Amino acid sequence: MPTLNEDTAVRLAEVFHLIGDPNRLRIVFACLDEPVCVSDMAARLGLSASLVSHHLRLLRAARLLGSERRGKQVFYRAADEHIRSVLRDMAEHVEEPDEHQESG
Amino acid sequence: MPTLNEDTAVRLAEVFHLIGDPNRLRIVFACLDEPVCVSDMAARLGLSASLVSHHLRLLRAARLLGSERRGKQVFYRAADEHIRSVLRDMAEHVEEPDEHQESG
DNA sequence: GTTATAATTGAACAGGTATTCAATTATTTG
DNA sequence: CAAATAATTGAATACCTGTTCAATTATAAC
Repeated sequence: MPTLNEDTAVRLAEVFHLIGDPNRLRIVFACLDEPVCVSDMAARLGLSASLVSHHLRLLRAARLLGSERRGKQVFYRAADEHIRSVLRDMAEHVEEPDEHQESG
Repeated sequence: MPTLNEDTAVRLAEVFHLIGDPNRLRIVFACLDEPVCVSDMAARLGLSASLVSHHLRLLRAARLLGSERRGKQVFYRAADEHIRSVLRDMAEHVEEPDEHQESG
């Protein structure tokens, strides 16, 4: 696994960059288990619909989220299982105390 | 898993933000399985030692990497198994074709 | 001590980006 | 049709950040 060609690195980094913003990360979390419409998301997270929409556009473009219109509303949800897995693992990393380290 | 309190989101996002840069991602990959010193990393990745060092400082501060000095050189390596797991999962996501999606 | 190699640090700059606000499009309802 | 709600879009802005270059520190060799 050690070597990573340059444009794979770029594509991978794009995905991490997207969930590297607190609001976008919360958006992904919000629709991880069930589809949620934009206005509900905005209300839940305390963000404007405009801001949420801007972020959703990026997340959808990267295929992290999928969308479906139902009447006036558009529902978004996390696209696949990898996202869930990644978030779970990284959450553990953040919560864990220091280990495996010679120095900080 | 759906709800995510605000400062957990911030801390999680910080980690993703770090590996959301192509060069930093390649740096983490480079020392994923074995400790690597700064100059070797720089040579492998075609980056200046200064740039690599700047990035290493951030990665170390976030406890993503650990460091150990051996004589003139300083060796870095990935801090724990979560990182490996996350990178593996996301690599699969990037390589996979569309699925689970009503629309792009 | 001096010289050489490795790594870190700080300042400065260029490009990117998250957010806001106003305007616009889409869809439903009367 | 008009009115109302949901969502998107574009422009403007303020902030952040990746990179470079020069200077500095740390360790080893002579």
